[in-house]
Amino acid sequence: MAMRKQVADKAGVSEATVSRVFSGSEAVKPKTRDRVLQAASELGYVPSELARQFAKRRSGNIGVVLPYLPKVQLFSTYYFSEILGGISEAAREHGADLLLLQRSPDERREYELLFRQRKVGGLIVLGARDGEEEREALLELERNGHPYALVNQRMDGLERRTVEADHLEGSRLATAHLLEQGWSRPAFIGGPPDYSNSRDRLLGYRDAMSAVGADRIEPLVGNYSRKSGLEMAAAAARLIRGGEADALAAANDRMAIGLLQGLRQLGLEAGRDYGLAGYDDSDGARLTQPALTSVSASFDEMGRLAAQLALGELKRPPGKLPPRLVERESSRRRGV
Amino acid sequence: MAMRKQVADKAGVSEATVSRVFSGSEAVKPKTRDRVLQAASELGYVPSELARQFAKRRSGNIGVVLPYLPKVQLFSTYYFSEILGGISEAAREHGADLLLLQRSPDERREYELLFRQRKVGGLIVLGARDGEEEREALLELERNGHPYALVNQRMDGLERRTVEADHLEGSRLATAHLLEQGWSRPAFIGGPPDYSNSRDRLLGYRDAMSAVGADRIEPLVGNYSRKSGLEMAAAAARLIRGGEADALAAANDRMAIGLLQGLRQLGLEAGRDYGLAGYDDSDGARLTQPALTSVSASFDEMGRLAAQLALGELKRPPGKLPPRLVERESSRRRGV
DNA sequence: CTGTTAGCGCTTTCAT
DNA sequence: ATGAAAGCGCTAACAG
Repeated sequence: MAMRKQVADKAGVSEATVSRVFSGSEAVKPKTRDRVLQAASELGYVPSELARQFAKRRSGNIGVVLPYLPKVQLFSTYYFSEILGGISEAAREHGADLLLLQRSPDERREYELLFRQRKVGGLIVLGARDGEEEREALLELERNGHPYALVNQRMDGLERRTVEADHLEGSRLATAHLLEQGWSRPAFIGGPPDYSNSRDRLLGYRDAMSAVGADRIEPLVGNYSRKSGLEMAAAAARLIRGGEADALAAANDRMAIGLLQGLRQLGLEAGRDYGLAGYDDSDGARLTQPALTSVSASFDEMGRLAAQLALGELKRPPGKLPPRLVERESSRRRGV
Repeated sequence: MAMRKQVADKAGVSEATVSRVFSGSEAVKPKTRDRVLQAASELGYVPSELARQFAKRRSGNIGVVLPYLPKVQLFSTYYFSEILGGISEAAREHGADLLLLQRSPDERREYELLFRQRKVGGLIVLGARDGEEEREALLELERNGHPYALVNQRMDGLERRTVEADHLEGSRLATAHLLEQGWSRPAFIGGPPDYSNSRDRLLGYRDAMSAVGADRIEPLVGNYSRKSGLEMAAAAARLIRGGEADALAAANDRMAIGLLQGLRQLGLEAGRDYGLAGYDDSDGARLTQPALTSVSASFDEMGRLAAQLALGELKRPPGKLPPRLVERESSRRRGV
């Protein structure tokens, strides 16, 4: 299997030259180059990526850490596949491969280990939370100068590593839209505050309310699952029936959909009895009846940027990506 | 960075012994073992996975090939993430890592190359089609004795490598269910016949129809996207209004949802004017109004099995996995 | 532009 | 049970 030797002989060159031809790094005379390529193709020789990585002491892989996703789906699969798509494209352009690291429930976050094992040359952490353990693991990467990226999660001191959309602005857009549609008292349905994301979205809601001098309503808090949306429906119905709120700005689509379904069972229809807006513009937003108004952030673009950070190709992310409102029926005022 | 040497010195053993301790292959006296482990942990030594793989001439990775997914989504992200979840679990149990290989639109299918490059030690192909190029690429794996697995796609001569659910039975279940609910003339909405899957589902429909001596209606054919469902709505409406059909058994949820939405615009409601069943029991089935009756196959279990095949741990897949009918409102006859 | 020569950090005989 | 030594298939100086 010392195939490279054979190729070298056949082309009448040394093994080093064969190597040069394939790595493309150094200059080789076109003529010898062709001879080598010819010989290689005849013999069916392909360099071992493994040996190459070993010799260079670096794996060309970029690791993607996915959070543990139990049956109760907090995130939509849509969200991750969009991001993954973007990562995948950028990685391909740089000849990097993706190592998928699905987190198990117990498992410690030993991100640095992945680098020491030479399994990855860069890391992207999806669905990180703002906790002590996570921060510790990330700080260790920082200390060792390992390239990594966080998506949609800011952490103190690690801002340079975060790729995100301007979720404050996105949430503001959604709330402002509800107000423009003539719903005068939108309430906010938020997510767990250990995602910076959740906090931003709440702030956006407040901004929009302040801008028109509207009273803020105490937000309901769910966990981003559809189930939690269903569970909050009763409380939301009370707000609506009691006249305290006439619209709901949810921090993600899944909760919005749960609310839409739960409120329907209680006799309240989105677009007729209250205005509803979600966030993420997931697949599901197009499937409900009425279709869900939502906010779209370019997840694939975020994936691309994260990959560039993890490849060390980008020093720090550009500003926050601008979200866009996607208007559908759930927020429009239908005749009664 | 010749860290292993330091560990060896500190523990008073040779480098070979350090290696033995970490690879766990050969027997080492417990006492020396402990000394080595102690020294290693003090020095923060971790063996390079890259060097190990190189020395063994095999990467422990299992590659997962994902089809190119353009904007128009033919498959649901749900489908792939369920399968990936199963693969990921099984891989973890065997200490293998997942290399994600997203296919680009143009790219040739050079599966065998991945093995020669030593990038993967096993391969799982998702979303394969029954075409000449695909078959050729797979046959080459077969010839070279490389372990791989196909998910939900049978191909002549490669049956041993296919993990799938019994989609004929699943489709039969769905159609039979519609008949039991009192819809006497269900029509079938199929997918492209270059998926064995599509052909099986059509057969299942026919079986169920034959079993009750019902006349088969000429099936409509879409491409598994919601859009194609929307586009077929007009034709479906004609069938229903013309009295030729009173129910629809769709080959997947996305088309079913498109039909449900398209038919609604034409004034026809699922569960009232016609019965509707989808297939896959995707996330979306729970989001529509009425909720979609569907057929659930254990995608994560299929992922597990595929991983075992790709790891060479399973010689051939067990029989086809049994699907299960999930009854919701779209197929139930509501009072008019 | 090309050949020579060391490694890269492990695993794996083969001895002892 | 452990040590010594020879690779694994490349890259990377260093010459020429």
